[in-house]
Amino acid sequence: MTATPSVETALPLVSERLHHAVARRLAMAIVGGELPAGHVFPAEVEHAERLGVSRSVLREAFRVLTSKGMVSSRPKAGTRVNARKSWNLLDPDVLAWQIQCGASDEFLRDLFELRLVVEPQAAEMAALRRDERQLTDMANALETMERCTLATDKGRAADIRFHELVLEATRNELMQALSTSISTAIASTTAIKSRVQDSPRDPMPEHHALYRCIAEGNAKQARKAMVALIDLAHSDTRVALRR
Amino acid sequence: MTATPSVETALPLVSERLHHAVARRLAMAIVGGELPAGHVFPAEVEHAERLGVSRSVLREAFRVLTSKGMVSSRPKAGTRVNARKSWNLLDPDVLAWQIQCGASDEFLRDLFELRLVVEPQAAEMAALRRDERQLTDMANALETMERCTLATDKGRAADIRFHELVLEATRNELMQALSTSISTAIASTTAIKSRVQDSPRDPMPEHHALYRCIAEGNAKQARKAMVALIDLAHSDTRVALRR
DNA sequence: AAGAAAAAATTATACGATATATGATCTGAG
DNA sequence: CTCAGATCATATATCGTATAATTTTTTCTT
Repeated sequence: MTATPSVETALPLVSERLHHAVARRLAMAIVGGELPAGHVFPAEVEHAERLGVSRSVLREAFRVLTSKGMVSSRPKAGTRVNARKSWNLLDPDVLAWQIQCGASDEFLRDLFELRLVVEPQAAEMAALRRDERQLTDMANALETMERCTLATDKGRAADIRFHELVLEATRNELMQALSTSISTAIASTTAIKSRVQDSPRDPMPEHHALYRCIAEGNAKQARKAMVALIDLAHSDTRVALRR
Repeated sequence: MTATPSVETALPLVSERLHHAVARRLAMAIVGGELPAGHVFPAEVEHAERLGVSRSVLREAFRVLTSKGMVSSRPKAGTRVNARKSWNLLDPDVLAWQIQCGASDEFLRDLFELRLVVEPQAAEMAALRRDERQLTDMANALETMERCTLATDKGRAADIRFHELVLEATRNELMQALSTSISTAIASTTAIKSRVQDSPRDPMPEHHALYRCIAEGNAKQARKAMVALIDLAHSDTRVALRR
């Protein structure tokens, strides 16, 4: 009996491919404002040798950026940077590039606002549709958070996992699709908070309160608990940013 | 003086590229369940000549699918279909492919649920942050809807534009990023409704009510009005589906 | 002079052949 | 049983050339 290959999870590539590295490099220049909307890239041949890669690699990189709405290319007209408006900002890659490039205050505000729109409602739905397995998963995640604390990678991962589980419990695929984006948001803001030394308020009581509401099927309270949780994270982040 | 090139809007390509056609074809086979999660594609060379395209084109097509989380490819292991869980379901292309491939009842339910999560909150935010220009845009969209009715393409486009404007009025980029996805959802469900002959209830009163709430800055009422609007669309769609 | 049609220039797109690097699988030693 | 190394199929990367699409320019017609 061989170990069953995991079809469930798509493992990330261990080594990044060249075309992806090029795509990321171009994307960072775009989100960083170095290449503003409307910017036309040099002709393919010339651009490729300037970057020191083959044309095929450059083309594949552009293909990735095109599929995320960041650029568009047409014969004769060339390849140009699209207006920010048409980017797929919720795409996990775009979101990650954006944050790595230094998220602005407005962007962080938008992120928390999105969380306040999505997660409280998700908590409400989770309370109505939960099942045993997901509840134990949530409990385990909380236990790990408690044991490792948010100062450790494991603890932070458990925090993110907990929020993912709430979105999963909605049993709505589209809500679950938001989970990657929201996880990215949590990871980045947690990183900001951990930069300042003095530890922020312990968020475990709020997490446990939320869990209890979901476990008891108390939808309205679950919503309120999630709002409280996000507000706490928001204010902690703002405090951390001010230093 | 030449006409200023529009940087604002990224015009869609007039003629679809080969790689995009291939990507769409593969994507349809995937979302249609013909190629289930875990399916491994034949070796690149072989697969390319089977489809009658060059390997470059096939590679670029896979690059698009990879960037949307639908497949992942590694040397030696080949290219395989990812679990649905890791697809970027909110990506406009993925959503469109999904719908073109015949959306299931559960999927439509998820779509309306997403709208109920996002749009009422957006209406609330819009009421608080609106400006004159957006209000006149909304009024114009409603006027067009009234004049052309939902039976025409123009009328349907105006309906979608109205909902986009509400999301724009939130002044939150991430919420605006959801607008393409939601527009796709509206377009597809409106198409379903228009398939049955007897016209559904006229939704214009609800639209005007929503507009008034936003114009007056009445956030709580705007939320309620949006909920009413979506509920109406939902029940009309369900009725249409039952025939 | 004005407008339409044709030609040219420019660019992305498409193709196929070749070389490289990667990682899954097998093999053997410990 | 475990782990290090060899192997080999496969994706990855590069190159040269040919094609198609679209804007710009020119030419022709009116």
